[in-house]
Amino acid sequence: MTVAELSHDFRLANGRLARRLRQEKADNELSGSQFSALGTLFFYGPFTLRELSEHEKVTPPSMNRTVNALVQAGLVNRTASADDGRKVVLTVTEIGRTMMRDTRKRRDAWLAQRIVKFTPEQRRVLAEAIEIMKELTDS
Amino acid sequence: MTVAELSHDFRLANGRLARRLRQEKADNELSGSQFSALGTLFFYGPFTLRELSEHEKVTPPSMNRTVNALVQAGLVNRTASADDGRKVVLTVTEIGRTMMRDTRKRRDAWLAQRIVKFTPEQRRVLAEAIEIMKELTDS
DNA sequence: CATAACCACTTAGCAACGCTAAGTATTCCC
DNA sequence: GGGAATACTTAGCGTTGCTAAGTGGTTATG
Repeated sequence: MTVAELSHDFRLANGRLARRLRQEKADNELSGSQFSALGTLFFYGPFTLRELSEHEKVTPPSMNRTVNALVQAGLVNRTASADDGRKVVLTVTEIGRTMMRDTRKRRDAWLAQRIVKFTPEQRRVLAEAIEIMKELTDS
Repeated sequence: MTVAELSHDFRLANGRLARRLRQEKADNELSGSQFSALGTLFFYGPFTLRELSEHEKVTPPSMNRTVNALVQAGLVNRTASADDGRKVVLTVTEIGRTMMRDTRKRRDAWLAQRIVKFTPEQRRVLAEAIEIMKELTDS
């Protein structure tokens, strides 16, 4: 398989999988972007808006809108930065933490159900692929 | 790494990579969905609307709108099925074929530039990951 | 220290794309 | 022939990308 074919197939496979995963979202659940942002803040936060937008690979205005939804839902706090009045610091609220913990299992269940049936070798491949994907994302 | 962590990380990596790839799209190029649909028809077509929508993991109305854009751009032909008047058959036009061939290299260039620098082992992982992703997508 | 340049966030408005619900045309089946 | 099922289309909504432009805080400079 050539690099060109690999690139092409990988890009399309990634896109289709994203659409497939979207199909599994329950109606009352957070959207993919919202859940991703909340997860980033939960595991690696707190962040300023710009920092979060760079993590999530969207522009600050796009990030701002997603954050607005999370703040309105009471899952995230937006507080002014102490040392720089221009910045805002985003932290996950207690409700947000609870929501994150409760939702994760259910939310990842569709994938987990399938991954648990994989061979150890397949799981190893997947784990390494995640690292490659992160590397690509941050390059 | 547990299955739960693997699932979670993989889902988020998939979403973020999709956003990262979107950032690389040039203004005059086909969108990700359009390019994916055109590619499916090019390599595996012709298909009816429903068949294509199942391939692309979207609903028929969503697919229809994307196909409309491709038809309007002259890249795809929508013709009535001979054996069943309800169905339409979607085929790639000659312009569409040329466009596909010309665009592919440029479009996949961003990924290919990076993949070409990978070790053979990393490329092997990627190729296997693609198979796993397809399996997940179709399950 | 006044002012310009810069930076961070926000607001406003556009386009792409998912979806569901409902409409039309065709085919299938009794 | 007539009702149910199927395939596509239309209409309309919500989310999520984007760019351009506005607001206010900080930094650098004469």
